[in-house]
Amino acid sequence: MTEQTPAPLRRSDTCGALRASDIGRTVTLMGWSQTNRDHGGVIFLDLRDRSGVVQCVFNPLEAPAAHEVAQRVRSEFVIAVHGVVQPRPAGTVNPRLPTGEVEVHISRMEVLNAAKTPPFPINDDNAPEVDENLRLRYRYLDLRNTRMQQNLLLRHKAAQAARAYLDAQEFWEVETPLLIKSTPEGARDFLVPARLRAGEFYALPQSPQLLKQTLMVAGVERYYQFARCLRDEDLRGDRQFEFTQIDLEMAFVERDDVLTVTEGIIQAIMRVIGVDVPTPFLRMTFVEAMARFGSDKPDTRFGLEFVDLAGVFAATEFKAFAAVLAAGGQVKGINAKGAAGLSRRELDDLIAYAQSFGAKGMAYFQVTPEGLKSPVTKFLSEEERTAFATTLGAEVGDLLLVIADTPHVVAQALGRVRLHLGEKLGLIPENTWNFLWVVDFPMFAWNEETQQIDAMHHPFTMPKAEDLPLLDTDPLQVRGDLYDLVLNGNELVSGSIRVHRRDIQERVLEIINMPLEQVRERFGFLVEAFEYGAPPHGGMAIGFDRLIMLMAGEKTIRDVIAFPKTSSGADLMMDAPTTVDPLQLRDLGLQLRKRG
RNA sequence: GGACCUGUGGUGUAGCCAGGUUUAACACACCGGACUGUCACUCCGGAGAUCGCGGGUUCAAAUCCCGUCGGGUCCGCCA
Repeated sequence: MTEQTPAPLRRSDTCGALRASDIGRTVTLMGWSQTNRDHGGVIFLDLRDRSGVVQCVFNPLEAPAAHEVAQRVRSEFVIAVHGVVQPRPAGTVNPRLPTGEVEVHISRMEVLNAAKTPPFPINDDNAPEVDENLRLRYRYLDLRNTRMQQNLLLRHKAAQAARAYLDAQEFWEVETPLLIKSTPEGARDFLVPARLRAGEFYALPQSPQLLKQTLMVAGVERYYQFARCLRDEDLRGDRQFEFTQIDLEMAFVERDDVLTVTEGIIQAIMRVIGVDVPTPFLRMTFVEAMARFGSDKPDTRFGLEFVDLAGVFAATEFKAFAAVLAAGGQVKGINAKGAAGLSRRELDDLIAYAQSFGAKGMAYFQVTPEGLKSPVTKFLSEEERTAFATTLGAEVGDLLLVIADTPHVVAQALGRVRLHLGEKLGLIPENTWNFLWVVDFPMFAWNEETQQIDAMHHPFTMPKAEDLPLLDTDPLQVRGDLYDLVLNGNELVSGSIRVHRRDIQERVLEIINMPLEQVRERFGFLVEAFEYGAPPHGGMAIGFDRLIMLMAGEKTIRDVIAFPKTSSGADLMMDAPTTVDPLQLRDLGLQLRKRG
């Protein structure tokens, strides 16, 4: 051959960046062929890379060789093109495309790699939604989709923003091990057999909690980490086995120092999507959140707040209410403004919904021009009806819902009914970012199952100073120096100030009935570390996947994780988990047995 | 562990509840042909599914029943 091989093409530009200002430039682009419109003569090919799409034009008269190649190009072929950016002829500008004012007239083209026909359309806005199994099986194709690429980009930008902020605040990013020690409390651990010590196991961290506290003793003072956390619990739309937290701990601080830093991080991250959230965030105590919304993570984007009706029905003859109040329970209601028109069927569904959360029943009252309409009105006196309607601010057209039960059931059932109605009645505004600190959680909770007191957060939480005397008299009343950050009803952040005083720590462990030996066995290293000069410290962790999910407007964290698992814990692309070679098991000193 | 929903060509659906005129329909994608300005290109033609799997009922099953597997949502669980 005497013919000279032309110099290989080298990428000069990205597709999505080309604008009218580039007209006249000769460019070389590389990417994936998205659509190929062959008009017999001229061929239009939409070329896509991660920056966007640009229209390439192949004219058989201008460049017959390139046109010849373009005829054979199919969806998702990887190609390189070389040509001149030109203005589109009048009337053919595409305003829906950022690059729609220009097109590239191709003089030379190469197929870098052919592709099989994809099992689903990659970037067709008009195509119906693709089955998620299929997307997960071919995740590398799914991730080519603009939406998914935007999610990955957003996640990257958010991580960068957080890191920049934390660096400016003089935090050190420190990595902690993935193979650590198993601790039975909390979530179920993922276990890893220790080959060098048959019969023993490592655990994958549920969070770096103990290690970051140790780093405080080590004098790191300000630590953070994008920490992978692993919990072997059932998955949900917002829960994967493995997830990412922005984990942080600070020495020589009080609660408000941690809250302020957290607000700064969140603010920096939210700016990535152009949202400037005002700080400081609103704060609400746990007690108030439970009283007003029946939840420790209230969605404050809409009303339907709880109203306590104990006073109204203090002397009622209505047995269902009277009995509950006599037993120390609560009667609480919400006013669903303008919802009196719900059908009988809808009301029944609502009651069934409340019952699925433990309520024995739910009374409803439609406010009509003739007064309250309800199956139970007849059990209430005239005065009670008036006081009830007034207390709830009832107006004609409203629907009043009342649950009488234990405080726990009222909160749970009425709280869920509130959320359900908020959605059903369209009360939830879009593009609203209600960040809310919920503070002063109880330190302990009564565990019905074990009939003893448990730590609500973890046993290294500091009780609030003013509640210290209660440790000896009424531990269940003790509030911890605990805080959660809630965004639109989602728990995003959880943290606490930790105990650094030995006397308090011992008392706390005593209350949750954890004998010293057990403490030594499980967290001995931390307890020991604390004996060598632990600074006062506290911290928190941000649920990064959830935050990105909410920022991206996605319904599941699977859509902001590159390679997520299905809700039954399977990786459909890799086909994990699988059985392993018996030799691997033998190395680990493990033997499988039938599940009994 | 429990409840509910779901599975039909490569993809998304219809058909299922009232079993048989269905040779399982439609759209997109795919393959071939035509077409020089489209961008959901258009037009013509073609190929492609024994209906998740197994069993049962019936003269006859995508359709009814039982079991099973995969997927989703929720409850339990997630300090």
